[in-house]
Amino acid sequence: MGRVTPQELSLALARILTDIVEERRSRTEGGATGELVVTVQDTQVERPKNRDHGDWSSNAAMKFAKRLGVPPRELAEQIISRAAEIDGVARAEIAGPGFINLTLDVASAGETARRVVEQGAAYGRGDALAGQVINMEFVSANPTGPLHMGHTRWAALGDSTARVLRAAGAEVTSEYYINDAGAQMNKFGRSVLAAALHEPAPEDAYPGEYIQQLGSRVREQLPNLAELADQDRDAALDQAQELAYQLQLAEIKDSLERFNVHFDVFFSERTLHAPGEHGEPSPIEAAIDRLREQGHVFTEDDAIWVRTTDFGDDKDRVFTRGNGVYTYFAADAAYYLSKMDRGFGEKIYLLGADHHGYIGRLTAIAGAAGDNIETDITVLIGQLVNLNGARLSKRAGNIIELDDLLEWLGADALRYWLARYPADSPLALDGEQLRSRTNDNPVFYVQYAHARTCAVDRNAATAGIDRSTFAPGLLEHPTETDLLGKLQQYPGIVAGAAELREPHRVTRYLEELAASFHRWYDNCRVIPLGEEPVGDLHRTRLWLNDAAGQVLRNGLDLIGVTAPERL
RNA sequence: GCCCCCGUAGCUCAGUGGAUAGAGCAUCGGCCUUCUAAUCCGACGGUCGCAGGUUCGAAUCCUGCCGGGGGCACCA
Repeated sequence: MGRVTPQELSLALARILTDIVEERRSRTEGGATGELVVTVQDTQVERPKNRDHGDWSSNAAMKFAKRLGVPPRELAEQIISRAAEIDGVARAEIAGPGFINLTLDVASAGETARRVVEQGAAYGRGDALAGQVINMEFVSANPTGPLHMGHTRWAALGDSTARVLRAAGAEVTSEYYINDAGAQMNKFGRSVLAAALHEPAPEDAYPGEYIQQLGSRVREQLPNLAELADQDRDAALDQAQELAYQLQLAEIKDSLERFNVHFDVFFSERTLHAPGEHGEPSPIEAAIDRLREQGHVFTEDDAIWVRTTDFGDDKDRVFTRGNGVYTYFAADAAYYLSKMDRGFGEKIYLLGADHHGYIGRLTAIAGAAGDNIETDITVLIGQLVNLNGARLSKRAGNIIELDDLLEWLGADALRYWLARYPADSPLALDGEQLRSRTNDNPVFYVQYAHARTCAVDRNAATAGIDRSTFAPGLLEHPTETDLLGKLQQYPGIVAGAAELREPHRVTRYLEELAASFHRWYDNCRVIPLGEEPVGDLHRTRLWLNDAAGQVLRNGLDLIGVTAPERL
């Protein structure tokens, strides 16, 4: 019996097409087909929208017709005569301008249910990105205040993307860059110190009540602060600033934890400025030296420059200001080199649209450092989020805090909604919709489908239905064929989402899967009615129910959303 | 002025060059003594911003224009 997945169908079609190409080549002695190579990519099958077009469909004949010099329908004819022989394929037909439509035999399709159950949490995981060592940097918000709405989209998207990449076999380190050096930190320190000492806020102080709260905590934990400030203002500032920073960073980590967002590494900018233990140059100095050796650094107007224009940037950038202080960009460059030195191939940056001016210079640093700017660096730019109907936070100075959003909407609804759209698509949060427990709210729709699979499982146990038999040939109801097809698609969805760095594909898929499940549930009973005896069909359907629940769970996990057993 | 993103149903948005462009919401209408009706079924709804081009085939790729958003620091 065939266990036919879309991947296996693509492979089989690729073999058939290769044979046809070979045969033509030997007949025409090379010629036009000389360079022609068929890959699995060329023979991808897709799930047709229209059921009359079979279970799986390929446009390979149309793609290759011109290159082979054969009319598309004629080539399709040659392909289907052999495709009908693929184990598990019941019918192969030509349609329209040259589509190849394949219909699986019922039992082969039904085998999917058992395969999913057997593979469990591993179903859908693959090796499309095996061997890739990826650094994924996102959020990286200044530790001078709470996370707010501007950070939430990148937190959700970045974490989900990392999970999807891992599911496709990549080795991913997710990383948060802490801007804990520089003027913003000093401003933050002065703001908190003033609050702690009950002094009026400095003119350029950070707004928001959280500064006052930090000030109170600093005052409690540093009882001698006022005394110290009288004797040595700078020392007091240092202590207050450092403590406030640690408190704030801990708060940020807590918020991320509640949002189910995990970072492998929190990377401190300070470590880039610090010289070595025995007076070695700091990583920034070392980085500038390395780039100078590569011939990309020059001095002009008392400043050190890097010639990013050699790598497509629209202007050269400075590493030091006139006063000798390193720019933020110098640290960025050193940070990039650190990522290289730590063995990462592709470095992914997830930035807001307000940072799109950074693409040119980041890419240029990659090039200057000797990386391949096509493959070793990816800068994903996301559009900002609008919010309807939220209250602004007084605590954080009229911005909306992540913690408030979590309390208001819950982590699941927020994560799901933010992961549901491509990064470059504008997105609005609608509080009313996200709080609703109906079809308007896609996360509930999907979670409900999962809870239903659990309810069926519980009821089946009560009714004495076990998994002692599995008869896939019985899964022939149209809603069963449809649901099985959805389950077969899942590994391809994960691989595609990973390759394109688009986790929203998973959420869209989950909604389709949930819809297929709900329709099946409505049409096909697992638990017999009345006095009807339990049969193989009921037991086999229980496997299918399990399989649907498993894939819903696997998919929700990639988005970082829980899969409750009851709602 | 230059650069990036967006423009698809009344609304919010999917759509990796393929078949009659989809989903949810909204509106209207159906199905509950049966595994959870938080589900399901049906109807209504389109100049895919506009105009050219490439292609057997374009919402998708290219060019120009229109409209909306963002960015163009020896700031962090």
